[in-house]
Amino acid sequence: MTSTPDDAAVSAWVALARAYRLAFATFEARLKAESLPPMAWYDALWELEKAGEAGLRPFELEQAMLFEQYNLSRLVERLARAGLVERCACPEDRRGQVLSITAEGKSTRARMWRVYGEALAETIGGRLDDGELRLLAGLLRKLG
Amino acid sequence: MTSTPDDAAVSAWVALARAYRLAFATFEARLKAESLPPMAWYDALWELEKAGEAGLRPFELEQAMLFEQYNLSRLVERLARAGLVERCACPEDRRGQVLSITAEGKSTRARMWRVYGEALAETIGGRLDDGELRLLAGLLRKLG
DNA sequence: TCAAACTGGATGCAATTGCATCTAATAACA
DNA sequence: TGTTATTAGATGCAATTGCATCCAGTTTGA
Repeated sequence: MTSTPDDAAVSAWVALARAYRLAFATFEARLKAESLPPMAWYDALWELEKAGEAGLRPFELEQAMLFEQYNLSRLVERLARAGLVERCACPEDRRGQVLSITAEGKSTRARMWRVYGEALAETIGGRLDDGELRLLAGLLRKLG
Repeated sequence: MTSTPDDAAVSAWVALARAYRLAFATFEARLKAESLPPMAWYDALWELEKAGEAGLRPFELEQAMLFEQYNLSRLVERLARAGLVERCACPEDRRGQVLSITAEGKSTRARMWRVYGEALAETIGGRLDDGELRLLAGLLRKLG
């Protein structure tokens, strides 16, 4: 059973894609089952919550989330319409804005986390031990 | 720096999602740059090519690809319209059909692989050595 | 200091996805 | 055998995404 290094890369990619899609689909399904917003909302809210008072510029959020500009623009609009995020004119650059999470946004994120975090613990934490998880994370970060 | 097992699971998931999205976006971009169809087409064509003469039922392809039924139905329609896949009435079940890849489908898949495979070797194979790739694949398969 | 180039963000339109539901055929079972 | 439940696959409609392009403000540099 001699296999080229390339085979190893392909196998790793296939396993990566499968694991990601499976986990992602699970998380989305659990959130929907609880009538909660989708994962993308969570990611945006979490980045904004981490950013704190200072907030984030849309283009910063875009990079953090690996989102296309136009998709981020629309996501933010939905979040704002839902009252979870506030858009303020940016003092330093009149083209831009500063985004910050509202109190309602924080509470929605917290509610989502109860469901998402539990699913994550099951789907990921439940299948690998602590050492394996660290090893996995380390290897994956080399792909960034 | 004490961190709970949960933190390890979260970090692993974050790294997993990031690595997947980055690689996937790269592959899609490369294919598009060469005016080739998207990744989903590749996956479907490859599954059908592996299945050989016997072909696959749509629901089998659906499971293999982790696709929603309605999305698969439409993907197959596009592939058929593009002449890459053939749909034949299924002899054993008159509700169903059997899908098989055409000669043109095979050649399209091959052309895609030149681009996709190269990007994969760079993005994945180029960043981890053989042992790491095997280790990574093994860990990821435990998440399935 | 003014035009050209660039950056931040929005948007019209086409393609794709998600959801619910539908049709046709098979399986189950009273 | 005559329902009733399931399964395979398609589809109408609404929401989302991708693409191209636009507008407005900023930077560059002749």
